Amino acid sequence: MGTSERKQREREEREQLFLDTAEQLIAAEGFIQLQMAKLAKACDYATGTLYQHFTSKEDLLMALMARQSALHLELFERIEQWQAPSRQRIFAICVAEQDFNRRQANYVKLSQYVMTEAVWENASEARRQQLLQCGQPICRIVSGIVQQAIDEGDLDPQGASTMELAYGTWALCQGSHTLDHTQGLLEAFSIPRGPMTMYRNMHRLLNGMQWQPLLDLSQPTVLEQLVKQIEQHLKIAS
Amino acid sequence: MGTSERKQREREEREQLFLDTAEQLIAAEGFIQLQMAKLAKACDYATGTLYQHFTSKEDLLMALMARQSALHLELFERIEQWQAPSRQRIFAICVAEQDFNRRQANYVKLSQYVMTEAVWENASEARRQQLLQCGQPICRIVSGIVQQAIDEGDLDPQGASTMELAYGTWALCQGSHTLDHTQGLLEAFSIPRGPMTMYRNMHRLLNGMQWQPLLDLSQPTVLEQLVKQIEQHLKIAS
DNA sequence: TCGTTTTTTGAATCTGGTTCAAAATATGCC
DNA sequence: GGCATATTTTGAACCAGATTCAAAAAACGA
Repeated sequence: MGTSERKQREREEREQLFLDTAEQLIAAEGFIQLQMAKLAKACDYATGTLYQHFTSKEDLLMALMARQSALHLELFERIEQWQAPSRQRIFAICVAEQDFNRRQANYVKLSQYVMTEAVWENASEARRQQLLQCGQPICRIVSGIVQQAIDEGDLDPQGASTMELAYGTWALCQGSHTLDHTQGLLEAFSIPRGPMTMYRNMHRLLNGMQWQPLLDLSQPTVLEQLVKQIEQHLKIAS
Repeated sequence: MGTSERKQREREEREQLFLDTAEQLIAAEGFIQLQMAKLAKACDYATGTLYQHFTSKEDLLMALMARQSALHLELFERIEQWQAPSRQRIFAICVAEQDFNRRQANYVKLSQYVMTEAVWENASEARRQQLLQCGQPICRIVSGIVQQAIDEGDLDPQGASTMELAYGTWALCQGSHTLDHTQGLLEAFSIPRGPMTMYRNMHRLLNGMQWQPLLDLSQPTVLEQLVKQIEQHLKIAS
């Protein structure tokens, strides 16, 4: 019946209100400061109502993550559509990642936190599934690019599965973000901050996979050009 | 005077008692369950006494991490002494890492948690410094190996700094652990669990750096032999 | 031995997440 | 509309557990 449809929609709207507001509060004072009661009040609802949407604070944080990753996905989908040599496309993923993380620094911190056992275990099973689901399309796109490379003869898997190669690039991205994000780490070891370090290492990895065309890192401008080109395509104002 | 020396030593012993007991409790029921009052009681001290050693629960967790990384370091130091081609040595770091993490699964989870902003910010400044200090020697060893490779002509940095190359391997290790450790992720994307995926990607990265001698991944046995050899050297009963 | 300083104690405090009985609202029926 | 029933919302009470701090105990020094 029509009534219950409207109710459903209203419920959905309220959930978005909660999430929007939570995002604002987090942006303003960090996610550690987020308080359930404060959030509810800021939305003009009682605390209990908040708990009809989220089984716990952790569950809320995970919901926030899941929503954010939709944005994340959007970026990836743009790359999926892009007609370009496979090696440019896989690298575009890294550039997009990097840019996304730079803009959404809070998101990185949040995802780091959410993936923690302490948090993960405290969210509802449904939410965990939802979050894993969010990863699926991203995974599909990345391994799609790897597959394209193999099909077009740019990449000889040498017995490795598509996923294994995708995993490599993913791990390098992931690890770089973690290191970049660890308080004081780069400074302590005097590694220059910025994406280029990661970009170069990514190309070393891709070169090591024999992913054609190989990129010559001894010519810094080649990489710089490539990055510029990709940023342009992604319409990133770096 | 002599008295205060003894006092100092007793204080130190008590701190170790707290840490040892905390480790046991964590091993038994996970670090989420760790409660300050429970821990104090288990050591036959009052809660307040615990707080004379650690400014907060987070501070305690970080102290635990710092102590663990001494073990971690030990492993690395063994590799530092090892007379072998640079490429074997850098790879040995990964194998050691991997093995260490397999054995000390709790430690990985803990370090993931501790590096989180929410936790990091809640520990004392001194503790944070201490933890960063722990990273120093590891960093020194890794970049030492990179340097050796360059000096011996196994590796042409092509303008990259020693640290940049070390960062690459580190990030790949780090990222692999994070992915491996994320609940349900490997399963969701049907990537086989186990260290070999990471090992192969590490060699792709090293090959991409043109780190000699290159390793031929199309011959699975070559890598297997190498791993076996290194495990033997590290006296790891895999 | 006694006054002073340091250390230890653990009950009280405080914070903030979570619950749930009561109140409010919506729904369906005549 | 008016009424009985079901659903939703409310927010004060509850609770867990980290942290504090005034009082008690112990150590020290003369």
